[in-house]
Amino acid sequence: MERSSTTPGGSARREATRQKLYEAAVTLIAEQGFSATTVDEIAERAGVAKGTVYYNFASKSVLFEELLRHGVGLLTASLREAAERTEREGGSKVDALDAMIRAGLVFIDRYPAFTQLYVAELWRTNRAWQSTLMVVRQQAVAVVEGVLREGVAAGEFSEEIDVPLTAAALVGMVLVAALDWKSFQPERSLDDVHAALSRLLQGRVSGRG
Amino acid sequence: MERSSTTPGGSARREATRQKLYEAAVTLIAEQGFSATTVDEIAERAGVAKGTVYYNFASKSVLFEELLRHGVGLLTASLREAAERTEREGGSKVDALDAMIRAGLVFIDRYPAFTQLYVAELWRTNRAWQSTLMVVRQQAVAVVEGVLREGVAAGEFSEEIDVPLTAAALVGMVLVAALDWKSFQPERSLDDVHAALSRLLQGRVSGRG
DNA sequence: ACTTTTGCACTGACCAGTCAGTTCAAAACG
DNA sequence: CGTTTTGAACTGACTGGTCAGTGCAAAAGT
Repeated sequence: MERSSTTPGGSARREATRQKLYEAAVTLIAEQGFSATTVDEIAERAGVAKGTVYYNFASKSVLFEELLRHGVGLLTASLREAAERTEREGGSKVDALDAMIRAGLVFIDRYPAFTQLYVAELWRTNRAWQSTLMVVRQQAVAVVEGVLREGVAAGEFSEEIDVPLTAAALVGMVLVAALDWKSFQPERSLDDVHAALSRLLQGRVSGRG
Repeated sequence: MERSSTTPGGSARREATRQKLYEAAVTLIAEQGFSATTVDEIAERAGVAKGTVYYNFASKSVLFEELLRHGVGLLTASLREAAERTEREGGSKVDALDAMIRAGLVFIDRYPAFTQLYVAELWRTNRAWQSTLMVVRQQAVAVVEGVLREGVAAGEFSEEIDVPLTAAALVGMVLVAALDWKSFQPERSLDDVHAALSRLLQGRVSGRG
């Protein structure tokens, strides 16, 4: 019997197969795009028969949607964890933002292909998985917005900041800097990149500092 | 005789047709991606026969590559103009960055579809137009890097900033904030968005200011 | 026993690119 | 003038290939 998407009760074997398919799909789709990637390619790279893909996922699009949910789930959890850890350690809200920047970089360092694919799809319209994407995007951005709002409430940030826009800008800053890092100067260390972004966040660009 | 790509000596009629094809292609590809967009669709939206596409462009990929060059050319010119205008008016380097942020926003406001498509393709590997994209990207980023370097030389920016990374981060900030603006809160004014980004650039996030 | 995977042949839709033929404005001609 | 010719620009039916998705019997795994 065919089982639907978010099934925790899948056998270990089945879960392993799905994982292999995710990994194969993510790199191929990141490189080539969704439409240019064939199901045969995905199956081959995963070392699995084509029929297995269809035994595990209703269609190519569904495989992709679940991949999106899976990946953004990891990211959101990681961001939230960073914010909460800072909280526990008594850090300020700027510290929390900084910790989230690092968490974002670590994520992109670990899953560059997923990030790539996510960015490529995020602002598209008229696609099957559009609604999935919106939901999932909101989960991630909401974590950043939450910290900004708490910072404003605590008087640490100006009341005049535009929370959604600032959140988007921060996300963009990390996203683009990290993708450039991975694509064009992969030899740099994560700490280097983090330092540059930290500086920008804290307005330590101007001045001789 | 068939004429090649960057031909200034094209007839007015031909140039008009190519323009229509660019406009049709840019929105369709932004919405659906390159592979999911068919040449028939492009031709239909441009109000032209399929053969005409192939009379004007060697292939679907070539059409897309020239579209990329065309669009990034516009952006680069606009950024450079903003930087030079600030220079002439005796503004500081921060002013120049700010003017470029605005120029970027104006561009994205006018050509949201192009921006979308550009972002979706920028970090892909193994694609036909990869090299075109690199060249064209470098042109645009170089303008920002130039201003940053001049700012460092003039002692206005810290010598410790990482020019390429900071440039990428700034571009990302504008890109993502603007795409979010257009996609999710299109009713906001450009000035609003500009103000939020300006604030972030000048480190006026912290504090009650 | 039953779930999952395999292998592979098959179908039908879809699509990039081709090419023989049409259109028409402007040049050449009488 | 009016007529004929030229060729760039355009057209759209057609072709050859590709690919998502199916079907199913046998094997492997738990």
